[in-house]
Amino acid sequence: MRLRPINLLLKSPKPHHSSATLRHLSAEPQNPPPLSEEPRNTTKPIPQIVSVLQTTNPDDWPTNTHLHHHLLLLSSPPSFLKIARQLGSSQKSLQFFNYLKNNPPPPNSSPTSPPPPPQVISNLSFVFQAVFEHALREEGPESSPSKLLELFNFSKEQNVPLSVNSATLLIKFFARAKMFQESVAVFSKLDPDLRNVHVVNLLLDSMLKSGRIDDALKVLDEMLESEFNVQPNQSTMDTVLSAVLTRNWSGRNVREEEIIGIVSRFGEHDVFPNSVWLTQLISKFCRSGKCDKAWELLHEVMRLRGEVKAAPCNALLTGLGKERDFQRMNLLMNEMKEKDISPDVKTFGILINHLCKCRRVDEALEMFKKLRGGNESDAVSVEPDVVLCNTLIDGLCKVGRQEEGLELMGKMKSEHGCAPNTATYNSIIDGFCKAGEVERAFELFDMMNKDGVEPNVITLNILLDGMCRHGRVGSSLEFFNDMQGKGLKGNAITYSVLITAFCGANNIDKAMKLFDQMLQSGCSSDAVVYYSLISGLTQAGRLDDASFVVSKLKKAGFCLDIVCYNVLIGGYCRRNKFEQAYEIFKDMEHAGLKPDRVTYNTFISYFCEKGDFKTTHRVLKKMMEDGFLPNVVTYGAMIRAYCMAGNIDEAMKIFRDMNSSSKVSPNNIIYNILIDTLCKNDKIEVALTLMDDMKDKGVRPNTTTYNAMLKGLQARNWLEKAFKLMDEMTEKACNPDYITMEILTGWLSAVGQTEKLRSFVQGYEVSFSVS
DNA sequence: CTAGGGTTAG
Repeated sequence: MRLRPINLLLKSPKPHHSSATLRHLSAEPQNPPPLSEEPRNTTKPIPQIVSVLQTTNPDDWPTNTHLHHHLLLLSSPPSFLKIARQLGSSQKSLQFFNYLKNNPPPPNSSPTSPPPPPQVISNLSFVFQAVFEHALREEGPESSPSKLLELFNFSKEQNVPLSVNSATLLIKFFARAKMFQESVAVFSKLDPDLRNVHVVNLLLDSMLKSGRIDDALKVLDEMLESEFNVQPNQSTMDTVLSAVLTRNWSGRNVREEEIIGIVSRFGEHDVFPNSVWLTQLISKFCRSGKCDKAWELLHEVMRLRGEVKAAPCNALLTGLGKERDFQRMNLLMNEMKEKDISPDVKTFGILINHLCKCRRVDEALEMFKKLRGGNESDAVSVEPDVVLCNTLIDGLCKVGRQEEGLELMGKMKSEHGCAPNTATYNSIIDGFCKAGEVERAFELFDMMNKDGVEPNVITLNILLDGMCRHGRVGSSLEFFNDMQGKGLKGNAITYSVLITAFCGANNIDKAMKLFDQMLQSGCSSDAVVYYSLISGLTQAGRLDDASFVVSKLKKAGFCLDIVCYNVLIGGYCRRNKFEQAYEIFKDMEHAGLKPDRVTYNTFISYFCEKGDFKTTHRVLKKMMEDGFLPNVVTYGAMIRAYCMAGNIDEAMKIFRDMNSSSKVSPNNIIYNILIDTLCKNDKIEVALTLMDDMKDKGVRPNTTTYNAMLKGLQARNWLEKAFKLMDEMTEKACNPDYITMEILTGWLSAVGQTEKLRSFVQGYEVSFSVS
């Protein structure tokens, strides 16, 4: 439910007093001056009055001339506040309030005339403020807010305007009690001329916390209008930004454009988000894929000359790095230089990380060297830290330069003053694992244990993955058990590695057992573990089991992603179960996922395989309507289908089409199927032309290409051409397989060319022994 | 800063 829009700052309902009265009231100080500044001649009566009020019966006050006399000596509302405060309780101060209300002391200078003169109303406001203060203290911030609410209502009935401090106190109190409507009501009751930035900030906070973003933005809007006299301050900005950033209430999202607008308008009041807020905003924008907006925000702050430090720039650089926007990264770095924003170690970390992720490791190394000065003019003095070193080491390992990574790790302590940590070792261990050097990886594992660097679950997962990918699936489980014995628990990734490995090793039952073990161990699972098992089961053709796991996945609250749907659709298609494939497809659309190019290609391949060209073209049309142009896979499936159907002309037509109209370059799979079919249809010359065309286009013929071609040449007994191709194979290090050998042994021995065959095989002896 | 699944033509 939304309250009516309120023009809170400019106009407010003034139900109890004529506006003239209130205007008059505004002469009262917004904050009462400290009590020590009380005019000297009034200090004397205060203790007297307090003493009388404390020791006599309130019923007797109206007739107490002594009291009356002293009250006449008071000159300012704050004196009344001071007295009421000293009365010590809300009850007593409320009695004082009633007394004053019913027995207003005559004003010091002006002639008496009803209605009550402003001075009197002001006195009452201040006395009531003390009532609120006492009540708040008596009630405590934790207990039920009913008493303050009653008092607030009473003050309204009594037509006592709120002092600014009363309003502050009440708004804060109600907001803390989550009574946001009451907070707003208090604000509405406060005379607009009394409203200061502090009160408005409290109101904003209340509105934002109750999810009334639009009302809050409206208030903010009015505040940012220059004609209004309450100017926003740093605290206003903090209030708004903290609400925008920690969106944990029911309010709507605030769009990036709105935030930029707000920041920009604050900037015109010379108020800027501090470095932390700005950094968080930029990170948030970048994370939601709005790097453009992050860029705009930072530059808006720069344009308005707000102070920008390295941290927000770093956040933007990170985002730009993820988008691979190298150009703007450079641009920002130059701007930082221009604006004298000195980059820190994180800035360089981001840049080096980005270079590494783009596999431009040498440039990363270059930048790393410049860090510690040297003699170069563009050197910077930033000390690399562990993270920076790790980034670089990981970059080296990822491109297979783990030996250099190891070297750098050795220098870390001596040259850079930072000791390798678990992440350092993990990167290098992973480097060796990926290179198949699992032994070396374990040597490093021993080394880290000796160095007192604790392995973690990532170390475990890296080693398990390394073992599994290099023929040690069985012992990987032993290692896992070992580590569990040492207190290292596996996580979802551990199980996903193992499940994939066991599925790949055709040990589906073990994979299923591991999955159950994971669920029982209470380790937090994620969708990927399910995907791994589903994919493994589908690959093994166990689609019933796969769909059972799908149901478990859904029960666990996860969703299938498009890839997983494609896996299942492909699985059913491959097993000729179109009905079920289509079921899955409908389920996918029901879940709100759109088919992608792979989904379409899967169906196209299915109908191609059936030789159903009519349906194939229907799906193709639908695919293009959905905005997906056919790609090399689409063409491949169709070319193959026409080849299989014996329609080589149509296959060649599609092949020419993809070159000319679609600009999709064929790959060796497409060339191979065409060459093979042409040869089988006795069109050796065309096949040879196609093979030349292939080489011209830079597509490498592989063993399958040569096999197809050699078979065709064999049919024509074109020995010379065959010898040429054999030499080419050797030259290009294209290994013959058993099919090559079958063709050649049959053909060449029959025509007495065993010598040529012998020398051909000799050229591969080395590589044969390796494989 | 470090770890996992994955689709469609052969």
